[in-house]
Amino acid sequence: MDGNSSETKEKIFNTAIALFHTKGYKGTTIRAIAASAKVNSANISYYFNGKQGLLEACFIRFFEPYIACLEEEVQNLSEEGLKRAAFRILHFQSENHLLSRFVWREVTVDSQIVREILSTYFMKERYLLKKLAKAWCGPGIQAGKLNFLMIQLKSMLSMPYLNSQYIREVWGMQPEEPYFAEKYGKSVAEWLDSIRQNAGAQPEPLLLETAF
Amino acid sequence: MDGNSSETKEKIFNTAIALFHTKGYKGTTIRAIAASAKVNSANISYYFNGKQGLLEACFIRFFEPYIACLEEEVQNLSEEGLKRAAFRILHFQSENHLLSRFVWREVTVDSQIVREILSTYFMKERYLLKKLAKAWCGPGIQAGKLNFLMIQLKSMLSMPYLNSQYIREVWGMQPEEPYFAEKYGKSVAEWLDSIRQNAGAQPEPLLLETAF
Amino acid sequence: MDGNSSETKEKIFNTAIALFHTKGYKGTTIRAIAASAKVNSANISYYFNGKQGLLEACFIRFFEPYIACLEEEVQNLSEEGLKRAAFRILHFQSENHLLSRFVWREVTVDSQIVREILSTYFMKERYLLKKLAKAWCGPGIQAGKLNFLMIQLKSMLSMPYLNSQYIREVWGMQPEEPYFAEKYGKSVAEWLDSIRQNAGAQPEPLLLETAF
Amino acid sequence: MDGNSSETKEKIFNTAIALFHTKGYKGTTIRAIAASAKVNSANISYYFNGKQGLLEACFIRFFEPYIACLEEEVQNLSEEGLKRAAFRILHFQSENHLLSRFVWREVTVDSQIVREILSTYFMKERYLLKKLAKAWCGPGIQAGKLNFLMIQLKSMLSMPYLNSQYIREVWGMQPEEPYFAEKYGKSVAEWLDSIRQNAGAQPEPLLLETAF
DNA sequence: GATGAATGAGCATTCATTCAT
DNA sequence: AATGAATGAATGCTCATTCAT
Repeated sequence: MDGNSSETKEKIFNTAIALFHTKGYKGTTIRAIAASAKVNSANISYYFNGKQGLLEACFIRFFEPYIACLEEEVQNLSEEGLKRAAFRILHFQSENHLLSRFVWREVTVDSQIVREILSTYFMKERYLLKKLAKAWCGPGIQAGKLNFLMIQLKSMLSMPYLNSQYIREVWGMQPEEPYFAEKYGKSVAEWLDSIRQNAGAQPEPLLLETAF
Repeated sequence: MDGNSSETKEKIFNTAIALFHTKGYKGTTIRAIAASAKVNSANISYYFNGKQGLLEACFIRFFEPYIACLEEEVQNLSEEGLKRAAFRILHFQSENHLLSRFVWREVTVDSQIVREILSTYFMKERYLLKKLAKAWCGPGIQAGKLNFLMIQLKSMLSMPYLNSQYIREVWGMQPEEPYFAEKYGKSVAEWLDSIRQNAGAQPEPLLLETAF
Repeated sequence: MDGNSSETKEKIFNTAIALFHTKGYKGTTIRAIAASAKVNSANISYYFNGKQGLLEACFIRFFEPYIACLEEEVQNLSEEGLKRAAFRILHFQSENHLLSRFVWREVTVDSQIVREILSTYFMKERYLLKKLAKAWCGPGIQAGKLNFLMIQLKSMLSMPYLNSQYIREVWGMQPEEPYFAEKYGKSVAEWLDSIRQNAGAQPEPLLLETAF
Repeated sequence: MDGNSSETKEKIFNTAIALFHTKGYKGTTIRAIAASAKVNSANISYYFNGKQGLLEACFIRFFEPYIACLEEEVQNLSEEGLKRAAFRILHFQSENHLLSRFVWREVTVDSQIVREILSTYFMKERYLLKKLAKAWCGPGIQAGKLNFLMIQLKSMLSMPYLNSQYIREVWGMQPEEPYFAEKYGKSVAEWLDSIRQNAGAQPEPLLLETAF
């Protein structure tokens, strides 16, 4: 369409996400992507600078909007920013559920490239999330409590894609359905509310005690 | 030890689990395992009938005791059998956390071999779990409620290894620490108790609503 | 300049010579030339009909003037023609030292194209050189002696570019410096003189005797 | 034969030298070597750690004995050491004329690997040659004169392989014939003698004076 | 039981070239 | 005249596996 992307490039990219999701990065060959996208395999190197470049593009495609969800809420900082950011991330992931699932799974594999790309994004994420969390809980929040909130929230946001089968079977819905983000988001929002209420109380380290 | 296992075989197997866990199955080469275990790479084919055989051995090493935990409780069936099986599985996984994490992750990747091996175990698991769950809830339990219980329980048991970073950061403990199984098991047990109490009530489809 | 050459063509050609000289023909890619010349790589096929065509163009650019040096002296044949031709060739090579060095080196590599292109030029060269040599030595010269002279002369003319490091270190001058051709040419001329003097004597196997 | 070399390895190596000599390093493919040596192409990576490793092996096979010729004469240092070293180098090159020709030609191409490997050998060569040259000329020799002698000698030793066609046509003999080294060596020796005679005189820029 | 040599299939990638614009 | 997209052949290489010893 525009100058920087072509139909071929888009076809490659979408096919790659689907195959990476199904077979994993290492289990997917350049040729399989090319065949499935019905393009010449040399185009992958042409457009993405190799298979690794394609992986990087996937990570960028995921983390750039992901970070943007946080960034925009930080720029117009308000008390409700954290809640809104969570909703936006859930919607974004739901709309890109294959990519989300692939990225969150691949992150658990130890490899040079994954570590390199992610470190930057994780630093940004931590910084932005902290700002939003502070605005949500008020300035008097304890440091430990804040950390706990951030980690929990982060876990809740990625969980539907790491344990998608879980969501599928237990909730009886798919993470890619449009109203999933709404429904799941509501649960997250309620949890956030409950956090703020007893913001002064003793932090509970046992998440799952009341969890299930 | 006995006739069919040797020191070399054991070295290969343990090294393989560690590397599979870190680099993934596809990301680990036969030669890397051989080098790390300081054995000749031909031994892997000799002892395990190829790389795929090594993967199968991993699955067997995991699912055989896993199923046994359920089977033994089914054989001496009692009301508390489900609870005890859950505890045993958690302990087993904690003692084999690298293997557990690797297996639960690799299960999400679509491949011929994984599907073939797993189908048998999953059928067995479903059958045994159902027996135990029925004994726990009583014979009057609704079919839908039973399914829901089973799926939730299964999720809770694998979760620490799929989201190990989550457990690590939120609970402040490692899934491989010996008392992790105890502590986490207690949470699971409490949840099981709560299930039985309102066994007649309307089943809640929204797990996470009260979850967090 | 004229209809069949453009600025782009010239840029490509000069860049190609420089890269061929440094990296060799096989070691230089079409894209490297295009990038270095800041033109689109398709232009190379457009103007030179492919990489091989570019190589042919290099050979032509070298051998056409090279042969012309001999041809013109043959057309106005005189006793001193050989000497003058040698001088002209040395000057031409000095002015195109990158091209000369590249061509003389590439000639030692066995490949279809090189053989095809060169055979024609080498036949012409042999014919013209013989005429000039005969005029220089007189008609009574022995056939063997004549051959010997021709081969020696040819070697002397290409040597500064095959062993350019030699010339650089031993003579303390670069073959591309403008007065190199003068100086080196004088040595060659002296050697030619000595040849003629004892044209009847036993051929001397010591080629470079007075050359330096 | 011995532990470190196998028949296959030797076949690959000899074939590689022949093909590198004919087609050049870049112009020779791994597959061409394998086919010509009638071995599987994977063996090349197995034995030589890739094509570049094969090139390195060629350089090592050439420069190791080459340096040894100098080293041994330096260890039992005598006045005649330089002369004897020159003879040994000429014999070694004559016996390995394909390798010699290939190495001396490839040295003129600019590439990372060539530069890396050679720098070490060239440093050694310079150091050893200097010792031998000093012993030949006596301690009173001027520094400039010494340098000049070294460079000239080095040039004379490699020349038959850089301009092999020259030797072939002018001398009427092949550099690989067994008596070539003898004959050419005698010329070099005579030149060395003449150098010593007028060791105090003005250095002559005319290298090959008595060489042929 | 254990090893090193050897293999063939398959991998990502590079490259010169073509073609529509 | 000039370009960017696209291609297919070929390249160096990796890998799991086999086999004789």
